[in-house]
Amino acid sequence: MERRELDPRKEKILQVVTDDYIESAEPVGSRTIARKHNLGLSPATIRNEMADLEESGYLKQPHTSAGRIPSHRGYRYYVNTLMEQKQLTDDELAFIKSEFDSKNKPAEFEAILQRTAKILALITKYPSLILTPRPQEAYFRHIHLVSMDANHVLGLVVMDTGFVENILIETPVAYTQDDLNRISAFLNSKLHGVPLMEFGSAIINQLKTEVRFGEGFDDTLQLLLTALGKKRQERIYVDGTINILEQPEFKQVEKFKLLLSILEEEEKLLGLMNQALQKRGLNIRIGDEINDDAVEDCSMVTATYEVDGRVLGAIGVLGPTRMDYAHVVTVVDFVAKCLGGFLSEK
Amino acid sequence: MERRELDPRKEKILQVVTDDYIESAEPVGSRTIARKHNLGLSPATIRNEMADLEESGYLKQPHTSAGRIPSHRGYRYYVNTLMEQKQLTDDELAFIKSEFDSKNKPAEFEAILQRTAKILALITKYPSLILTPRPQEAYFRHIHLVSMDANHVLGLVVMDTGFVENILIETPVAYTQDDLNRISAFLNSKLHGVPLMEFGSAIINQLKTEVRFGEGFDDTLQLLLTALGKKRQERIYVDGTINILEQPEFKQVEKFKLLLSILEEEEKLLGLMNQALQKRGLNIRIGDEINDDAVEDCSMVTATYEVDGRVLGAIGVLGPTRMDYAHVVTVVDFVAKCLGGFLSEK
DNA sequence: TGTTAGCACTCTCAGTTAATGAGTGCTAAC
DNA sequence: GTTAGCACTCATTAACTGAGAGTGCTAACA
Repeated sequence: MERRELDPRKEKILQVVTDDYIESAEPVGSRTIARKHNLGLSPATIRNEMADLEESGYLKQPHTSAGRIPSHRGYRYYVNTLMEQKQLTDDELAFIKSEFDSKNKPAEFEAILQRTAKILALITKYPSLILTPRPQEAYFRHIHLVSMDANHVLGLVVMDTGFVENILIETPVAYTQDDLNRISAFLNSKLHGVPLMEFGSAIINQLKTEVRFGEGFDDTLQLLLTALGKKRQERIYVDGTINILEQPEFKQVEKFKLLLSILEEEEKLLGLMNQALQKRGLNIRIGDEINDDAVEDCSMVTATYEVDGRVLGAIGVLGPTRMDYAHVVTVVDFVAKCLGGFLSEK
Repeated sequence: MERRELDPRKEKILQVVTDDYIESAEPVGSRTIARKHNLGLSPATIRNEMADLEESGYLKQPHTSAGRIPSHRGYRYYVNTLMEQKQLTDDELAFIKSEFDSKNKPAEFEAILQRTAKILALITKYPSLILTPRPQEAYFRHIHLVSMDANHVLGLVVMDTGFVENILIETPVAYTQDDLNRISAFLNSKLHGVPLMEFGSAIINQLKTEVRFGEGFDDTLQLLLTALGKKRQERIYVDGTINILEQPEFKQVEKFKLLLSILEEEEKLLGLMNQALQKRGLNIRIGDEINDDAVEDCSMVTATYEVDGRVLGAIGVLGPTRMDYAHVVTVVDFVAKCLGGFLSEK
């Protein structure tokens, strides 16, 4: 979108400043640029250009007599236009591939996601977040009711995504396992392929009219389906929190504390990651573009993961705005694809 | 055990030093003691006593010309003999009770434990740890096998603790749901009340000889039971990690990083909490008494939680050795009892 | 007109110094 | 056995310093 806003020389300087700052975490000055990169320009010229870039909002100065650092706008331009594609190293590639090798396949969804979080954190060196599939968007495939004791029934619901959900309910009346088998069979025939999102009173009322399994059945049905419909089993896996301590911007305890408190609050993280679902594929949010006041001077790189073309959840990393976007983008993108592929095999 | 090792005056001074240091995190000097507490002694006398206490290893000095702080031995003596029982405040009591009120009973085990972690962290202001019941020590109650597709079977295992375990296995042959029902019935009749710990080749071989459900059954059985037996579903819930930032001893980033890295590593935490199971009830470990080199200058206060007199798991907090033992002990003890009581109701 | 050299100025950072204050150990007197 | 007094130690803090990096501006240059 913001293409060719700047002339090539300004672009080059913005790029160099951003690259350098991402690497060093120090404001970069005109002299450094002139020395390190062979632009054929004197520091004075670079200074002039940088002054222009600052005026138009791409760079800023932490204080007079310090070098320049990119503003959010600068990062945005960098990410959109200037950033050079980075390849994964052979080691990284090999590592990721081996972790997603289908032969060591722990069939459990949770374990896979947790491991994905670890991989992502390990390679990017930033805290990583994995959003589980939203149960509301899954389709009902199968239910199995098991009698636990006089008035407890365990419902085992299998979604088309392979996710399995346990629901324990206290029934108003006692059921035999035979009763439950009949009820299960009934529900299976009626609900197959219904999105969990639609589990509400409408569907319950409809079912009620169709058949009755004796006294108290209505209530049981209600309990079961509302429990299932409401079940917020959407979760976030976090790993590599500790990585942010490596980032100089979090050396001040206060900054760090703020971020840690966010990373500990699942509610908040769900909000952050759900934003990632709004757009399919890769998503970069810089600074305020993350819609959350609590997260200051941070960026998120996320990507959705899909099975059979259907978006299930998202993975991503959270880091300072001074993030190694080129690297992170490549990694997040690739890992998301690997995860999707891995899940598809099931 | 270490009763009456010290004469009353020394005891009093050790107590005052410990109390003060726990409160202030500053080494406490003779003058402060003379001023704050009315011992009827001059600073000089107190100094002499403190010198004695240091010589016998109950106190130590961070450096010459600083006040004294308790050594591990000092803390131990304090905890065993000197510490005054602290009551929960009305607020705390009300809060805990309301959280464990059986009327808002989320039937799910995980949710309960996670909330317990939150409660504990909130009240103690230290990171809290909850160890889930060890599946190996549970008794098998019930299994339910569900056919997912041609060669995937979902096993639903219910333990006597109420814990439910999902196992997804890939079977070598295809089973109909009828097959699976027969197998389930067989297993249920044979395995009821068997501790999970005993699920090994012995039991499998025995079962194999008793009945055959066609080709490939042996392998299926093997897969199923080893998966169940091995399943390390023992987990740790952590909450309130951020609280350690309030402790001055973790102001140095390095110290903090070390502890955070431990709190992020579930493997390590399992080790720490499993130690707590070795002794029923309350357990205080100070410094090296925690059998782990990685945890430096920390203490743990843990308590097991029980249902029907059977130890299931443990809860606890991890903090600096300068921990408010009196308070923490009361809270941990009470919360563990509440948790046990709450679980018993199920 | 764009580029560059030069210069005065600003600001941070690391190191030094000195003052402060809390606390100790020791000795001698009570 | 207790205490007052005193010299000494050590950590912490504030103030000051110089070095270094960087800037903006001006004037000269191609």
